[in-house]
Amino acid sequence: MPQTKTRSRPAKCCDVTRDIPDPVRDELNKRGGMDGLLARIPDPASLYTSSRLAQALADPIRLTVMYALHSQPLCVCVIKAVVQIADSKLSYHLTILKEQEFIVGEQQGNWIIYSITDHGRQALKCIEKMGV
Amino acid sequence: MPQTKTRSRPAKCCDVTRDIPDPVRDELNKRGGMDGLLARIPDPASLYTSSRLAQALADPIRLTVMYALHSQPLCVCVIKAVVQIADSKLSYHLTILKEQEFIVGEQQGNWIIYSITDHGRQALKCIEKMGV
DNA sequence: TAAAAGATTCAAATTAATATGAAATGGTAA
DNA sequence: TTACCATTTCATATTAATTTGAATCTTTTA
Repeated sequence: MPQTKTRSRPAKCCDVTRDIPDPVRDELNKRGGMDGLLARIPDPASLYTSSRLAQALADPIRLTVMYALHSQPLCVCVIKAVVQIADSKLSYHLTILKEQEFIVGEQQGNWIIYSITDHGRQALKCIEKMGV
Repeated sequence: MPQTKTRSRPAKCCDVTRDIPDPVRDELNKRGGMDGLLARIPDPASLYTSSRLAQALADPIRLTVMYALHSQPLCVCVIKAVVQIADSKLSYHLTILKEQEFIVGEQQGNWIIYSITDHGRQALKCIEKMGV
């Protein structure tokens, strides 16, 4: 739809079909317009899922735990000696890592021994690649 | 240091040199004990840095923006049409992505055109790998 | 140079994440 | 079965992240 030259006042930007910088509009049109753009964005559900994965990694204590378990499986008591925080606090963080299946815990007699999962290792690799 | 057989009462677990499950302690000793374990964990500063990278990705709106810019550079007005939120809210999220250098913005006349960085592309690749 | 559009900044309000300590659970062994 | 240890759960307090709306800033154009 061609743009009229005479318009009483400029259309608001969010209108999107006009009043956006030429290079942006041109490229957008080449690639299927807004519809094409939207189609290339994952659906809200998987974006949410991804955001939760990232959130679980977004804490230094949890990353410490991940690295410790990357070294070897450990009981909570040793993890606690590493991170030096209260039991309940550690348990909270372990739960978050468990929820995203970065780690798993297995009861062994009096202890629970946590291990990193393949998924967890991959997450750590990601973090490393992104790191400085 | 060998463990005495006769002790009045069990030592607390966090003592770490004893009262931890045998397989854990054995593996720990093989790999340099607590010192070895701690040495394999990145320093607090880089863990903090990593946690901030993850935090920046830990939001569906920000991931949406990342994917949109992965498709092509866009002015704020088009990004806004994609995510459908208030200007100031979008600006807040753009700032967070900028801070982690996942995106950059360049003023072009009346508009600011944002692009994803190589670092940003890598972050998205990571997220995808971790996804279901 | 004044108005208008695009975008950001700021302070305050809201919501979500984390921390804390007491109580509960599950396993083990006396 | 009783006591004990390792760990988790729960309710609550605290802190951090996000949202909101008004004000500001920048660039362009009339």
